[in-house]
Amino acid sequence: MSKAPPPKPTDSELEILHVLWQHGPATVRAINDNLSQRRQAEVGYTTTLKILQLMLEKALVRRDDADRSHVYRAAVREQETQGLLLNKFVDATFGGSALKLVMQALGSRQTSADELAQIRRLLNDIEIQNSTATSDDDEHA
Amino acid sequence: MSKAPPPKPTDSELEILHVLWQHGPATVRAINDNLSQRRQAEVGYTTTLKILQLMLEKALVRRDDADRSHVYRAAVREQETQGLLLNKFVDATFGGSALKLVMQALGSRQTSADELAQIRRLLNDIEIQNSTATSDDDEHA
DNA sequence: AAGGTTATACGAATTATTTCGTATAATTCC
DNA sequence: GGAATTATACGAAATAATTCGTATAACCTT
Repeated sequence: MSKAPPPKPTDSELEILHVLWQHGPATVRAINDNLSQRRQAEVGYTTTLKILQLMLEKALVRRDDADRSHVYRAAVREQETQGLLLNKFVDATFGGSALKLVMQALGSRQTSADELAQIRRLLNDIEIQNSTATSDDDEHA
Repeated sequence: MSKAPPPKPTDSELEILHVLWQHGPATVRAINDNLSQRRQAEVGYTTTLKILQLMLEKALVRRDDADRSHVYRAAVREQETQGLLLNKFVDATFGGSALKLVMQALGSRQTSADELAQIRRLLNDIEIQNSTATSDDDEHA
């Protein structure tokens, strides 16, 4: 038996993770203040606390309870979490086709020339990787 | 007051919409069979029925109840619904940045050369549209 | 026409998420 | 030291989503 991977965060949990990813470890108070700012309405302090406690059980965050005010920090990485959520979303919404997703994302949203250029660069990188990988299947460490 | 737009479908509702988009109007029985196939376990008939009834209230589907076996059909378009879901997802997960989403989608998933080529074509199309649009802001009907 | 089959409607249990109130303990400030 | 403040823990309500059982009506088969 290995440790179960952390589950998919809910919307509220994801919002809190954004705060932690952006600001680093923080107290409930700090997180709650931050949350209240970026929302329309105030968030109850105990609401934030409760969600953090649930996130702790789910191993989405860790906490340092040495001091009276506990300090929480993200226990999952931003990229990995986004990747996990993206996979589920692509499966559920686009039948698993990342292509359809990208087409929809680029097609229906406004995309700046700068962003387009960045994507183009990424495409180049990927194709280079692909060509070097296919000519020699076996990559050492 | 105008008619409220249909709300964001839930996961189960989206699954049913996929069936309807793919196969066209169908009875509860047909939808349920289809659903049961693509899942691990069987789905209870009344479960599917119940969800369809809720979807009807939410105006996600319409139904023809002329015959004893009612026939349901999607009341929302595939592209629009995917776009709606995508917007929410991008906001919640990537802070509104479609670029980050695309980078993540292309970076972390396996993407075939064929798909990459299609995306490249799409980028070209978009840039052409952008250049013709920016030179003359005002587009007649 | 009677009995089996198939349909819809509806109520209700289950689970998850979000929210907050209240109790209680620790800390800080005169 | 005692009062006010600030912290955590915990219970529980409200809402939503999913699931299915049961009642009842319509239909078909013989």
